Amino acid sequence: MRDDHRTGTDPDAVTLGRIETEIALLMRLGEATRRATGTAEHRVLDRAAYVILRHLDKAGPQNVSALAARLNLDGSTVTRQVSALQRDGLIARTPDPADGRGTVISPTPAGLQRMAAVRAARTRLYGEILADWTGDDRDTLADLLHRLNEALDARNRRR
Amino acid sequence: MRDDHRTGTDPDAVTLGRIETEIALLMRLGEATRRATGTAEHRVLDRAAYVILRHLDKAGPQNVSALAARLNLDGSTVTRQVSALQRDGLIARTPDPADGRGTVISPTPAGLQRMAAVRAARTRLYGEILADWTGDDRDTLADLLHRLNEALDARNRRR
DNA sequence: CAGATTTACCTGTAAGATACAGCTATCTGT
DNA sequence: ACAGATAGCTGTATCTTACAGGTAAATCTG
Repeated sequence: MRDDHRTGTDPDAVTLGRIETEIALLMRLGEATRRATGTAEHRVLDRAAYVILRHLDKAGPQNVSALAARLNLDGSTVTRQVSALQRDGLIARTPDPADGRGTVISPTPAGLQRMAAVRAARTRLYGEILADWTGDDRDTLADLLHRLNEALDARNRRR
Repeated sequence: MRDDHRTGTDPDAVTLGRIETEIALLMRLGEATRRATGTAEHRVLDRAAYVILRHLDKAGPQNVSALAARLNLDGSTVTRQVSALQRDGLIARTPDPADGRGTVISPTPAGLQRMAAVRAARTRLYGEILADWTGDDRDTLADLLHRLNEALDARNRRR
């Protein structure tokens, strides 16, 4: 199963090569899965909208810059995405009382509901996909992914 | 740390919710990382080009349709990506001797070299990011990601 | 084997995500 | 109070991708 013949013989490098392979694959499969799930019947939320609503739900209302920084996106990107979300009634913009330049973005009940529906659908999907995994393996996967994300995030934030 | 207050109390659902969260995050961070690494100095390979070259390297020369099916992409998408790769001298098209409609896509030495360079850079990057992980944890991560991808792929392929 | 169907690939068109550059309004430190 | 930083927006451009429709080749069917 190893396809790392050109990475060298260092076992550490082999493992890192495998991780690289699997993450690249996961990105592709995740995209395909998202496309297959979301777009088909629901036409509910595009990728960015979901992430923004998730973040607003978790971290509370905040302005565009904070969102952009947190999501590693350009401010202009978030501006447009927020505009679309507002058009669809999924978030609300209010002037920031503490800063005349800023606007605070909050999810609307409709937005939270839409987000929760997508989340539930995806969670259900992972339940199907991982149906034959042990609870331990699922826990370990969740833990390791969490640590991986923390490490990636720390690295991105440092640069 | 749990943010699954609205997913219910079933511990299984909690874990699945965490997995969903972490995968969504990883997709975003992975994108950001790719953008930060690849585009900056090298301007080497965009995402699709890398995936196509990886696949050609692993699975051998094949035609556009096979690539599209394997990568879960529309044929027209692969056609264009292959055209760009050909323009840049990274793949070669030859008429399929067994099928007058088809063209076989093969990586060129330049393409393989470019791909290997990106791969090495990413592997190095993961080495930095996971510098303080134990070898065991890295192995486990690689294994679980592999299994996750197999499960996702099986599911995508079934539909 | 002739006509119908399927397949492989390409092109036109369109949409979404994202970045960068440049603009205005506002804020902050000295 | 002014210079510089910051927040957000708009214009423009690129990349990725899909769907619809077209042509040519292969395959099936009676």
